[in-house]
Amino acid sequence: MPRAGLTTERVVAAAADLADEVGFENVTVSALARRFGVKDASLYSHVRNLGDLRTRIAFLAGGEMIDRIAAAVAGRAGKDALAAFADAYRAYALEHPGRYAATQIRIDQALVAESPALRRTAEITYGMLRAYGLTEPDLTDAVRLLRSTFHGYCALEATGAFAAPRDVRRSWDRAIDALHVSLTHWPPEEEPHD
Amino acid sequence: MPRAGLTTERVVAAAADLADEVGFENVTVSALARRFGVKDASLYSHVRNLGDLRTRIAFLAGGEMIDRIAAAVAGRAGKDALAAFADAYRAYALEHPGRYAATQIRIDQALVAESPALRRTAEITYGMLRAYGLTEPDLTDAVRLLRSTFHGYCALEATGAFAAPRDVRRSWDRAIDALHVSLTHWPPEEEPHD
DNA sequence: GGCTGCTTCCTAGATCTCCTAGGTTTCTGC
DNA sequence: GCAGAAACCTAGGAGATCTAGGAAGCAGCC
Repeated sequence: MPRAGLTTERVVAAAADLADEVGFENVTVSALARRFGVKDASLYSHVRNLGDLRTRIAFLAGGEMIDRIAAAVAGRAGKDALAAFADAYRAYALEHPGRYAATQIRIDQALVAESPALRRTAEITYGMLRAYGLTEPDLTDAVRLLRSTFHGYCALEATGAFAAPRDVRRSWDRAIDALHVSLTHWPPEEEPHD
Repeated sequence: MPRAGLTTERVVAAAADLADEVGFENVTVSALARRFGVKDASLYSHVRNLGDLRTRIAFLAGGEMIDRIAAAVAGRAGKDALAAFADAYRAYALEHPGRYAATQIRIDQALVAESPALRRTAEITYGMLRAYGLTEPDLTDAVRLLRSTFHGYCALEATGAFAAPRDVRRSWDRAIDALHVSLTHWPPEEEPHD
């Protein structure tokens, strides 16, 4: 019998495709084995367990995503860069819902710290904000605001939470406009009252 | 042997508590039955299946959440109302992570339409924005922006995605400030270019 | 070619999950 | 005190994760 030629990389890539097709939470070792025409026990030579498989999908997706964002942002600054970042972010989330969902799982902080992709993501995000002239801690606050809005919008859109008869793409553009306004008129921090 | 006294309501309430303790995705019919000291098959008299149980948790949580938000917003307007809404939203999400996660599942649109809690949520959200003087379609765009930011922030915070050494509560307050700025300087819609 | 050894893949099985079908037992209302 | 309606049970199928240990394909080396 010829072998399927499994490797960790190929298994994870197939798992990511599977996630996009059936949803991240429906990625199962058995289904993945079926896809390769192999018994499920065979996959445990390449992946420690289901949790390991999931985090590997997450890192794969995180790398792919930041590559696309970086390419979109390159050579732009200010609102131009913001819009390019945002559009690349949302495009990836819509094209690869399963992969995108993987990027939202809780991951061991030690693994995160030594991930080149996540470091690169932070660099590019902070770099994109440079034109707005913010300094710490405003910079971190602004990054958190952007991440929240981007992720929240994509998550809600993906679950069909935007039911109103208004084009979802238009609302997205307006959200970017609004964020740009916030960043250019970044409010000074008030002393915490009472 | 005395009976456990199960009803659909009690089952769902216990499931919601379980979700807050072990995470929404770890809510299982078996674990719930164990909690009641009952065989898992017994629960299927009160709940159709796991999916039904999950959506019931979602509606329970959605109702609780909007009640707390409504109480917080009552009698306030403008930025005051915005901050009260946001803080009540985040407080609920942090206190009840399992319940909150339930509110984010995909739910049949027909069920959503006839849900009083969700209708109330829409009313209160749109009402809170009244002071900003927006009209459609800007109003819907603004609501989508707020929902996205609130949900995204809580989701990212819950998964430990905010690792930087900056107080998470402070960043939240700044995000609200920034949203207020956006709403008061809501940008006019540009004609879609090219 | 043939041998050695690593890697790949398998069989077998324990344990957990969801869910159905149909039977008993407890409680409630008359 | 006795129907009838719940509540709860046993039994069992299907499918999931994961382990332990065995067999079979594919290198490189003589």
